Amino acid sequence: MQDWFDVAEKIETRTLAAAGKAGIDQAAFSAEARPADPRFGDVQVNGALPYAKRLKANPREIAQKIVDELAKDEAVTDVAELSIAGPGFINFRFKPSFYLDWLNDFSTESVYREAAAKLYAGERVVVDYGSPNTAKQMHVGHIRSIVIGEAICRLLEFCGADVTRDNHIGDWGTPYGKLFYAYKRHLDPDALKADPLGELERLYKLGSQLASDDKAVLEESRQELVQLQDGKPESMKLWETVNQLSIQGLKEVYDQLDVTYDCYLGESFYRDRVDLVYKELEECQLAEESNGALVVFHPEHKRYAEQPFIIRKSDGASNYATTDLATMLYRHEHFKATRIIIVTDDRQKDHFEQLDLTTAKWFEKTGRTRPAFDHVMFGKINGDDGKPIKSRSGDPIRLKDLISEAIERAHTVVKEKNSDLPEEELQLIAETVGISSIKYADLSSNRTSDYVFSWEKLLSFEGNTAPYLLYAATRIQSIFRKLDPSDLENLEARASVFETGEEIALARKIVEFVGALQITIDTLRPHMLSGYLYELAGAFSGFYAANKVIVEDDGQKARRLILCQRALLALKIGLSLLGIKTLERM
RNA sequence: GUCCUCGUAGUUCAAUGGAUAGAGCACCGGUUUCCGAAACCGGUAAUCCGGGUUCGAAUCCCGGCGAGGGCACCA
Repeated sequence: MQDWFDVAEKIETRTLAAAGKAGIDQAAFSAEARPADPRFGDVQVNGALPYAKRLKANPREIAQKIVDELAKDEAVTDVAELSIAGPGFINFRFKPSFYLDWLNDFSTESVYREAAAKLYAGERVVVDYGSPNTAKQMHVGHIRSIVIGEAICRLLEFCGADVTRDNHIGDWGTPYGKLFYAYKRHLDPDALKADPLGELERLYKLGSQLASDDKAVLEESRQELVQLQDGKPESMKLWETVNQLSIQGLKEVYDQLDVTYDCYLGESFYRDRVDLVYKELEECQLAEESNGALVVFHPEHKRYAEQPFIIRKSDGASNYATTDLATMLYRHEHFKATRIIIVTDDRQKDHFEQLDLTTAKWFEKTGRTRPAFDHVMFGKINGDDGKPIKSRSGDPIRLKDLISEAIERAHTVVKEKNSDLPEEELQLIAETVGISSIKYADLSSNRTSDYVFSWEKLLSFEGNTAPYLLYAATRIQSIFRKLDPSDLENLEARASVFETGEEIALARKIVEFVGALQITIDTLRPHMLSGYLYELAGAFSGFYAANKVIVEDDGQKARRLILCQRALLALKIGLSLLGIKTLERM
């Protein structure tokens, strides 16, 4: 049974074998299995159609030959009914006993984990996400990278990859001159202690203001920057302080979002590694002088033949292309990454395409193995007016304010629905519901699209929302609270086979977890998993409304309890992969 | 100008080239002596336009129209 974890893969192997026995050229036949329309079956294979087309044969006859062979394969006939429909679709409909066997085998998180861990075993992935600037508060624009990046890390880890979470913070560069100028003259130590990022941000804004009002201040700020870039001990010490306070402030928000990084290797970390980039790219003859800058063109590319990748500015300074190249090298050499994933907004698409092209040529010419590279990009979060959301004052909404508001709103909603909860528990529930709702709103939208942010929608208990999923989980747990311990003994032995449409629909949906996981990780699109979880919760709710669980008939009760347990298991695993905690009650 | 990401019910979102395009909200109707009705069941309603490829197109290609974004030293 273990090899049925991924039912699509299993069916593909068996179908391909059957096709071979039926005299079909296996190389020309696609046995790709996909979820079928429930009216026709559970899994379908369409390969007979294109195959027949190429041979100018009748697709139904081809399908029939394959089905005739499959019908001799007990591994298949023991678990599924076969049929041919329409122009030549081969449909597999699993027997209710198959679902029961599957659910009995895949009954705990560790069994799921063990089965899934084969998918990416041996992969070493560095995921670069979050990446805010230091000395500034994070705002709503940072949330997608954090939330999507974290989900991708969890998914990859679950599938067996060795993941390094790297926060590539913007901790170096021109803003520091103005910040240091203001820091030395206008620091409020109490405010710094209470809210480091808030105070640093205030100082930076103040410094900018003063510098634009007064040329003397501007000049002093420049001197501050020069001293920092020259590595003057006093400047470096102040920089260290600012950096450390910044990371401390960032971590407060990451803690709330349940995100922990392995390292914070920001731009400053690479500042001594850029000279090697210039040197190697020039030696490889990839980089050339243009208008005083050092740039890379890609003559074979329709756009980057003309649009330069600037790796050294005409004033001799590095920019983010340089540090990103140095970062690619470091991740290859130090982390031995087989894959690098960078999660940023879609405006940086060109930059990362150029980075990837340049790295490919650079590594090839220097005999290095290039890690696979993915730029996981995402769209904007808009307000009701279709424009990027802003606070009433027109400034970006601070991330910590967004989180606080989510918790407050969740508190109100949960209290309204369940007034019996003690205040202390209510507060904890509100935190989980509020934060989950924000995260889930993001993860349930296709990342490449913009989406409209709506408090009403994301905190609703209806539709594809965190509260709906969390509610489904709490209802299941509520059933278990009502049972005697003896009700849960030897469930597998007591259970009778599924009968009702709702039972089978729910069982089928649970088994689909694997396919949902697969497509989510293949495409790095968490909304695929979220869509699945919504369907799973819906299948449970439909089952729950129509089939009483705690009934007299012991076989019926046992099989329904199995469904409840495994539905909860799949929900919990799926939500945790998205970075969302479940609740006992709400 | 050029390139990119998009364009799906009134609205907010789905749909790995597969069968009758699927949900939430809104609107209309139904379900509770019974495990949490924060729920469930049913109904009305959509692929921007025009070509093409394909056995099969919301999806791929070409041309329009519309929105947002990138395109020489910000990241």
